[in-house]
Amino acid sequence: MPRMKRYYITTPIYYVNSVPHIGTALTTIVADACARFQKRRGRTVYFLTGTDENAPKVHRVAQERGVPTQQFVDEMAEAFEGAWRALHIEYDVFIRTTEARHKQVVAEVFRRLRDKGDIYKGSYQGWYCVSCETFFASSKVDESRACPDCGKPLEWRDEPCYYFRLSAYESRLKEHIAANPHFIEPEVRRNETLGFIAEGLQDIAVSRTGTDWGVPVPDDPESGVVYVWFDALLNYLTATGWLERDDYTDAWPPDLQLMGKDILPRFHATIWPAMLMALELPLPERLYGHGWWIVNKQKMSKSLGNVYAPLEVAESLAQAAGCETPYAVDAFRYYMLREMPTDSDAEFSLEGLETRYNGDLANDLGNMLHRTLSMMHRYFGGRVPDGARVDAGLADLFAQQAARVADAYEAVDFPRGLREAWQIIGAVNRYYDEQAPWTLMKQGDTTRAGQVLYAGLIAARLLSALVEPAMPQVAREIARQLGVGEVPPWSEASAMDALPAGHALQEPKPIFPRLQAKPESKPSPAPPAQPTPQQGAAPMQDTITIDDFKRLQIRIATVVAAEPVPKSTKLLKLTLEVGGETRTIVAGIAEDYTPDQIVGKQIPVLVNLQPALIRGIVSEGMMLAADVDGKAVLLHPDREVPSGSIVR
RNA sequence: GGCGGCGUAGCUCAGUUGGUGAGAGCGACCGGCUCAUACCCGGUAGGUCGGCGGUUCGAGUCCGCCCGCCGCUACCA
Repeated sequence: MPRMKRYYITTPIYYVNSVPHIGTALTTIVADACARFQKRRGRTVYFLTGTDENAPKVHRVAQERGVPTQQFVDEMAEAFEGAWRALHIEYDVFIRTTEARHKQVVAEVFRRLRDKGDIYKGSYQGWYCVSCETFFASSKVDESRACPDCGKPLEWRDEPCYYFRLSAYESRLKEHIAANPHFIEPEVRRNETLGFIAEGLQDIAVSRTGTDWGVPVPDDPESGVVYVWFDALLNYLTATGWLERDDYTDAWPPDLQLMGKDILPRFHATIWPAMLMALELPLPERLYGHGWWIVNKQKMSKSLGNVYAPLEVAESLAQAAGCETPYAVDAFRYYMLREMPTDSDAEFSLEGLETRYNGDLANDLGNMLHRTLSMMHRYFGGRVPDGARVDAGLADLFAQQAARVADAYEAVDFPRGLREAWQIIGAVNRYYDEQAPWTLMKQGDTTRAGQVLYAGLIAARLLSALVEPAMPQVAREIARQLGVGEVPPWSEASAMDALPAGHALQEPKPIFPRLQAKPESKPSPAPPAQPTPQQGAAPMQDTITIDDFKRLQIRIATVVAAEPVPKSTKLLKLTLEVGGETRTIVAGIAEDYTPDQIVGKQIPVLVNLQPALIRGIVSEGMMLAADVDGKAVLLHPDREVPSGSIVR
């Protein structure tokens, strides 16, 4: 008898270079909510998350900190697991790419594809950036030999190298994406992927030399280790027990793979399915890439100091509101899901969290439960009265909303799903207002009052199930206060007669104490939830000798003219005066400075750089500027100096 | 520059295959209720649905152009 297919859901495995932040927390919380939703609906779920530990970068960071790499990754993996547990993430497997079974999978896949010719040995001649772990086609590199991405010097590599025949799968990928509209979601990402593939797929190098941290190329250790993305993507396969057991298909293929939008088009929607096609394995059902959090209109970045740690945010909310930590954590989860960025990016803010907390959780959900239970205790001694049933109109509404919530959750649209769930709360509040059970009691119509309040109880019970994917601990607390042992499964949640006469309710207790208005503390002493400062932005590189430095000729130049370079968006053509000589250089600062802003300024320029042709212009040197998250910030002498002054 | 997308009330956004007078939440103001965590309910807010033109009996909803913003991509020496 074939076992039932488990609903297999994954997050990416996270780089262990940094601890969890609201970005990785978003992916993981969304995955957890999807997993819990499927479980509530009665499916057997297999939920995978984990850590990516084989990257050379990880090895380097560990070395810089003077910690054995294995110890470093052990500690970081533990930090991730701890954070996820604290955020009520209920994963089934936590995979680490340093596990032996994963390395076996990587080696086996590599062998199989090599045997069938989808991985072939060629040679790599070209430029390689050690920092970015990326190869560059010679067409992208000019005489300066600097990395197109990070600007650091490239290394020339001429060595044997294995390639994956990605190009062979171009048309099949297109066909699959075209035939399966839900394969890549949301649609923006699908279009992006199609655009990416349409530009033509090149075979990709899947081995790397220069490091011994990672999975060695099987049977050919001279060729180094397997490319970290090739390695990392296979974690999804490893976790099913492929190679270890025949019935791994009870999990494979993944039903839903979640990730941030940055790693969807190129990796998960192109390389990954191509690898699976090569292995002749079924493809994932659905790939979903969510947007990013924006903080203060800017991307999160360590150097901007706007990186939030989820647990610190939740803990500070707990303290500010007097809310128990598990419920504050759930409130954080609620906020993540309610405001979840889908197509585009969305703003994350503590103010937004507080507004949601007070409005949706304290005033709506919490208060609705509390007022219902209070009246039940006051009027009925905390027991469900005889003969109570929900009015037909309301019962229909409850069932209809429950169905809408399910639709939205199924579509990974939690903002919509939660909005639909909250319709129930609004309906109950309006119903109370119209029916006024407190007046009915004064009039002696106990039966009718009981009827009205019963609807509130049923609504609260239903809501415990509807919010469970987002707020599991809160859901349990609602169920506890209602005196029902556990949160009802989805199929029973809409039962309108679930609470029999005589059923005993617990004492009401506010789950979300209202957050009091801040005591006009504008100059607030550094909010406790403010992110822990992380270590310096870019790690310092290897040392060089003073003689190395002396090879650079840097001089102060005066900008005498500046104009945009036609058909480019980032380039300015600068005319410089350097010690009586006039030079032209091209600088990639057009997004940060207008020509007006730079003319007349004095800037340091590397003058003995080999000239390069850029957009038809000969650039005779390189402007030096600070790089702040990709934005250029000009450097100027402390006071005006003679043009051509030497910098050393 | 190429491709994709967006631009709807102060703010955040919903708006299905084009069709009675354009919506929700938050904030603000006014009123009501009092069971409840000063909660909840109702009302008000006069938004050229980015601009111009077109298709149509009729367009926020389709087409073209323009402006602004975002993403991917190219260019960043």
